[in-house]
Amino acid sequence: MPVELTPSQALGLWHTVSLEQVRVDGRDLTLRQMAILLQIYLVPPPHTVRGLAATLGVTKPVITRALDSMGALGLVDRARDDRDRRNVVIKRTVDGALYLEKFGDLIIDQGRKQPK
Amino acid sequence: MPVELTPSQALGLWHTVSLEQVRVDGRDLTLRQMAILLQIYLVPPPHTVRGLAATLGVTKPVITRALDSMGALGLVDRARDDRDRRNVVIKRTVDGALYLEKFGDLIIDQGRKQPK
DNA sequence: AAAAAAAGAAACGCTTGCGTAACGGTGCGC
DNA sequence: GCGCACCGTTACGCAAGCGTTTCTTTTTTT
Repeated sequence: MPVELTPSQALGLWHTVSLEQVRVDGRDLTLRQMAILLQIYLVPPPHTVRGLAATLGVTKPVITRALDSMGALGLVDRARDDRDRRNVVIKRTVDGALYLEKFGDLIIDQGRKQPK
Repeated sequence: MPVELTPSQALGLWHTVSLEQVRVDGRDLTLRQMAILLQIYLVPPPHTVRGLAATLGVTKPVITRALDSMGALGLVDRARDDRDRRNVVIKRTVDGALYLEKFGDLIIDQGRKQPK
């Protein structure tokens, strides 16, 4: 069952969620970082730097840096792949899952507030 | 009629929209800039720097700079208020309206693709 | 008319992200 | 074993955003 939105609802939802996120969350992830984070948590592992770069359509250093930043925030973790030690597998964290859970609740709440 | 979303749909929607936006749009507005832009276009005017700063919970220079950046992109415009020449009224532009219209379509499209 | 207040912009130093290019560690074909 | 391709990271110079403070202009207050 898809999500059916009117233009007004679509932009209104984005508006109120963004607004609330700006007001409440000091972390202020960039759109790219948010896309990476969601990719890691919503798509089945394993995730690699190269894979994320391809999916996002960006260069590898962009991924490395985003992982640095989000790692410092405790939202993701990294570990060498033992089967191929060139690879790095990106791992989820409890804090990251909590962060996204809270964010999902925010979206749901703001969705309920959208008028027809 | 509100928008009812499951947790999976909420995050999934944000995921696919962010992903597509990263892939397609080179402009890469920050979350704050996006919140400001949506505020300007979705809430009845007039909009002032001070008002936006209060709404977003940020300082005035943040708004000024965001307006500089988005003004350079043609997404918003500024004009002195003739009734109180200390104020600057933020004005919408055709390009800005088009930009948000496209963005709204993206949200709607991705919403349709969300599984139950 | 003089002083205080208000709005927005500009200046300052700092932090963070970017793209490109170069770099070490690892795996694989010969 | 040796060279070569691959993966992720680091280095470099640069652009953009931030918070704080200061400034200019305009309005309001007394």
